[in-house]
Amino acid sequence: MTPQKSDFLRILTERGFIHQGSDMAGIDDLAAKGNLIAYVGYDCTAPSLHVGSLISIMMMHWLQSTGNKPIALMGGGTTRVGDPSGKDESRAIRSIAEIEANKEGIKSVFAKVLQFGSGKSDAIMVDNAEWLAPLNYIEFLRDVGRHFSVNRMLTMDSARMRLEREQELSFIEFNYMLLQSYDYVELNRRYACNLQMGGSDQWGNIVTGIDLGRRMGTPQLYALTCPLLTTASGAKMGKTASGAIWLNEEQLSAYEYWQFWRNTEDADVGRFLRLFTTLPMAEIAKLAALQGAEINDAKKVLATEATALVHSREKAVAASLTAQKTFEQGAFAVDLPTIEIPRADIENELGALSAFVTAGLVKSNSDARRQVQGAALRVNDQPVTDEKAKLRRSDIGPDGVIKLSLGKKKHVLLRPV
RNA sequence: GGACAGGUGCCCGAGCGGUUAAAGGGGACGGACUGUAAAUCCGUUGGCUUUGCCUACGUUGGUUCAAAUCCAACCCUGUCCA
Repeated sequence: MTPQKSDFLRILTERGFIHQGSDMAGIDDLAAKGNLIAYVGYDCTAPSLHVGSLISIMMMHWLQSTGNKPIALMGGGTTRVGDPSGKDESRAIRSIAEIEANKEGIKSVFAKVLQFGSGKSDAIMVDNAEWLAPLNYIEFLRDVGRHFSVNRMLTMDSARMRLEREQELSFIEFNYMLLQSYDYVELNRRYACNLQMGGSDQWGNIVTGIDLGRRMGTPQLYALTCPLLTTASGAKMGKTASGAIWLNEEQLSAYEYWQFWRNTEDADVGRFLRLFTTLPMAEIAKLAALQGAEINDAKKVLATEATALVHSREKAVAASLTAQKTFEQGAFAVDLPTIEIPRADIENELGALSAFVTAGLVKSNSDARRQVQGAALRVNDQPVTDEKAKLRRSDIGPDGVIKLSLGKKKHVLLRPV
């Protein structure tokens, strides 16, 4: 690739954000002048985004910090339809009330990473329900639908995959592409948006939007995609049995979020530092060069920086101190995730098994029983060996809490109130 | 609308009247080893008031001492035909 004139593309390239772009030279020109107005769309399928979305949020962050304008598009309208891209199964259709509630939850994370306002490079947030919900079917078919070739849509990955695997693709999902394409055109008309960014699975939808734009008379539009994140060992990022790695604190505490990054595989440390922190490249290079046990220092920096970005610097530092006390000194940290329980439960000798369920460390009493067999449960660092064990007042430590642990890494404090 | 094939646990997939909470694999969780890493090995992987009970193989009924397995209707998916 030719050297980029713009800080935007230079930073994205050296940090590993770029998977594919429609016309790099064109994007570079606009970016160099600070004339990029780029949007990323987010589904409102859950009350919070998870780390899978973070990479595109970071793209918007860099876009803004290099003088261009980001648009965070809430899929309040498109979520009512469901994107088949990269999914081998139909999504459940969600109720409109649920989508609206999710939208409110998702909004909060953007305010932490982007600067909103009315200035030239201030971020804005819009909801595509604004123009999609009032659409008239006949008008939409005549104005927009006529520009689409079903023949070509069937060759797009999202549709082809379903067809090849003999899985059904409903008409409503098939239409998702039309709506996303129309979003792009509408955002161009309303906000002069000229770039759409997203994961590499969005490529088909994005270029279809560019194509629609040309047919409907917009100026040249551009596409830029980032790689879909997997860990070095190939697992999808941010999905574990205990749940996705959510960005909102209501869904996942800052401490647990910090822990997620702290447990990064060695091979991923450099890549993640580049993608998920704003540290200077020189410093990242130094950290990524650490070998053996020393790489743990790099992981701590990664965890703290990444947590500071979506939570806050204070919470990130607090999480790192908690972790230090808990893991390195084996000491008791009062700021581990804490669950309050009625004091009466302890007076009545709460069963240890159900206490672990209440704490959210295991999903059922049966699960707790199995973990006891596996010697995984501990109360105040003492292994639970008896399934019938009870929590008593004497288990409450000097800090007024009982520490419950699952395995070596997961700890929760119970605070009787 | 017709013919055929199919719908099994988080996912893939075997079973095709009883010994099946359901082989095998993947994923996940726990243990050992380490560096709160990876790889490897071991264990676990429906629920409960747990030596027992309850719920589960698309849905609802039926046959049988006994059904994921047989029958009927319905729902859904795929392929071909109209």
